[in-house]
Amino acid sequence: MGKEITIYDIASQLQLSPATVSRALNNHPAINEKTKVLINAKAEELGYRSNKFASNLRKQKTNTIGVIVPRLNSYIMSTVIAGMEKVANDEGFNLIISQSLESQRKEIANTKTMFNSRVDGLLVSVAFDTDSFEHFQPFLKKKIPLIFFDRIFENSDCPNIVIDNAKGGYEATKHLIEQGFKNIIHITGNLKRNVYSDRLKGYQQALSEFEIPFKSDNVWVTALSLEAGKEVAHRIKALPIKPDALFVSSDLCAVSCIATLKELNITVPNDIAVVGFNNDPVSQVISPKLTTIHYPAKEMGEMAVKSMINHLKGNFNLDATNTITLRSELIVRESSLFLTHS
Amino acid sequence: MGKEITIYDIASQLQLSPATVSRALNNHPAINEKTKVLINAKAEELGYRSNKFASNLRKQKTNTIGVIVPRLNSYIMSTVIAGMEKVANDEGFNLIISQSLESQRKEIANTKTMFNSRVDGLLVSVAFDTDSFEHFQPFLKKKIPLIFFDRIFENSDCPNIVIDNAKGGYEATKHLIEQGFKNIIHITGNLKRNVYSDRLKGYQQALSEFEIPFKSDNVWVTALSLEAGKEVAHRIKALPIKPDALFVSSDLCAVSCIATLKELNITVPNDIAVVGFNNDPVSQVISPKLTTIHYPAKEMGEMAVKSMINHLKGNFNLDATNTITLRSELIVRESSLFLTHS
DNA sequence: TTTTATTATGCAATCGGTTGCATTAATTTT
DNA sequence: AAAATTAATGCAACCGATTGCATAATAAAA
Repeated sequence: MGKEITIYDIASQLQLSPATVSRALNNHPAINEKTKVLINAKAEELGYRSNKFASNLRKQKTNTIGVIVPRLNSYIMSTVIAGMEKVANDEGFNLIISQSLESQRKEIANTKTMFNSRVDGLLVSVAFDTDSFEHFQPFLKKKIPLIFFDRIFENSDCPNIVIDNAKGGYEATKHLIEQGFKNIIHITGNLKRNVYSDRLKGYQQALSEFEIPFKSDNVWVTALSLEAGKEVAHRIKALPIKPDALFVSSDLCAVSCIATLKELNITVPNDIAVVGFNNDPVSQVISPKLTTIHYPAKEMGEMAVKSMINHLKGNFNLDATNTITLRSELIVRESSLFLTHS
Repeated sequence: MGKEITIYDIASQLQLSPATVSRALNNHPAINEKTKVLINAKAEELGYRSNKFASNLRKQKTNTIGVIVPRLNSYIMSTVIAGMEKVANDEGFNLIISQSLESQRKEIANTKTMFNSRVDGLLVSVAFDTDSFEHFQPFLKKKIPLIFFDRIFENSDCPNIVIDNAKGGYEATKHLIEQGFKNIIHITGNLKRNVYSDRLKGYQQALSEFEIPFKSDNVWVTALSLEAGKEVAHRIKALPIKPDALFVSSDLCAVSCIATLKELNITVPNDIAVVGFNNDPVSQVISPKLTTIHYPAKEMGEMAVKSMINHLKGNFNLDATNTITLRSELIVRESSLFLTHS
């Protein structure tokens, strides 16, 4: 037991050289078909498995893609990762996944680890407070491809994979306005991040289109967490003039806010309408069901890894592509409908 | 540029042998302290990074732990993975993560990939329909440590990391009974899996303790999905004699069921009380807030990787340990409270 | 039949650390 | 001062696959 089979074992048993065996196993065109069949059969028979370390050492490739995300345990990110895993697995690539926990410090540490692990490429969704590009420079210097997804680093010259956040923000807001709501508060996250600043732009555009004046007091920057949702509700309760609608950049936060509003005797959508973002499963199981923007998380993960692998294999050059935008769409449910009070 | 620094570069610059450099960088006791300092300084100066492939090739170790889970994008699993990632990262181990998507076929494919990737150890939570242990045998044969967590493989002789599911089921049920409910339906998943069969045992034990007869018709096996929750609600609506309480083995399913019941004019907890399982964030944001069993997912992930690494480092022998049980606890919220009808 | 392609295979160096077994230098013991 | 320890470093083989450059064998062209 235990003894690992190598190409040398196969070679000596078949009276061939290890070079031929190696080429045969890699389907090299210079090897005779019959020889290939012979070698593959013997490899199968002996239970041969290629030693990736020897191979990687020689080829100076790791077949590994690094992934850095703010956190793994959010609906969106775990779904993105699920999509990534699927494609990577099918293509024979490994993923090294790490989380920045929304801190630039941790993100920097993660990039170092990735760099030392010699990933062939790196996929990143940046943390809330990342404002330096410094820690990504080593990758560019070494020509290690770097793709940002979801939370991208603007003006970085790196390819990006995103949804059209401005469009999402615009549609959510427009929908609320069309339902008759005018005093719409936008609950969002750190505006350093494109996902939030772009949605804000969409929000502003919709307001402007309907000639509703934009008030900066109506944009509340929060952590978009469960707790943030509660706080928002209490803050609304305390307002002398209440908004008639909320556009919240995260379903979980929106839902938590709705629940707390209910406790405070403010009902949705009667008193305040709400639109979320992401189409988290939670949006379907609360009452009222939450109107939201569908986020193609799985597709984004698949696309990110596919693009990276294609680039690594030289199928197409990423440098030409700057941004890939995936389709997202408004899903209207109950939480944003104008109800005539009977 | 791009030229990678090796121990040979360091060695020649310092007029030392590569062997000494290697030992110094690994803090080998036979190397003089001053020499170590010198070598480390030079390594730092040149931007040296160790080549893991050369090292792994020689050491016949991969520093990689494989993880197979049913799916990545569930609250529990993404949280388990988050915990695993944290510990692995801190300890300098890599994780290769793959999902079986609840299918034994895919799980078998995953184990093969893991085997060929030569993971040093494997952590598994098995799929719904896995009933063969066959695909894990190669690991045992090669003495590659194998640990099951959450959904374990009973009678496998492998170490397991679990919560006390029977206790969870018992406490959930007992709580309902103590609230005055007697006709309690248990919504669960595939009973092949310990997590569900053990919770059922707990349910039965509580009933028996309070001398409530157990009816097998009151155990409904479902996929525990959002859709399953809806179906359960409709099925309950159609029942001539309705249950007064539900114990559902997943919060998301419970919540979806509650939402659908509401649509069908059955209110929780007034008409039917509900207890879930997992303490998914969703349980706090719905109305009524869901009583549930807290599942220490992050701790489970941390524990699994810690145990694996300790074993690999020889710190302690896993074979001695059979099962590690983590603490879980009942969290009482509104959905299970008996309300006097005013 | 000789020369030239073409095809198939082998040789041997290489990737970069690691480690058993010397060897040398420094220190202690007798 | 000679012998025996101890400490510090070096030599060289090794891990297993890959690949540029022969070389041999066969087929095609002259």
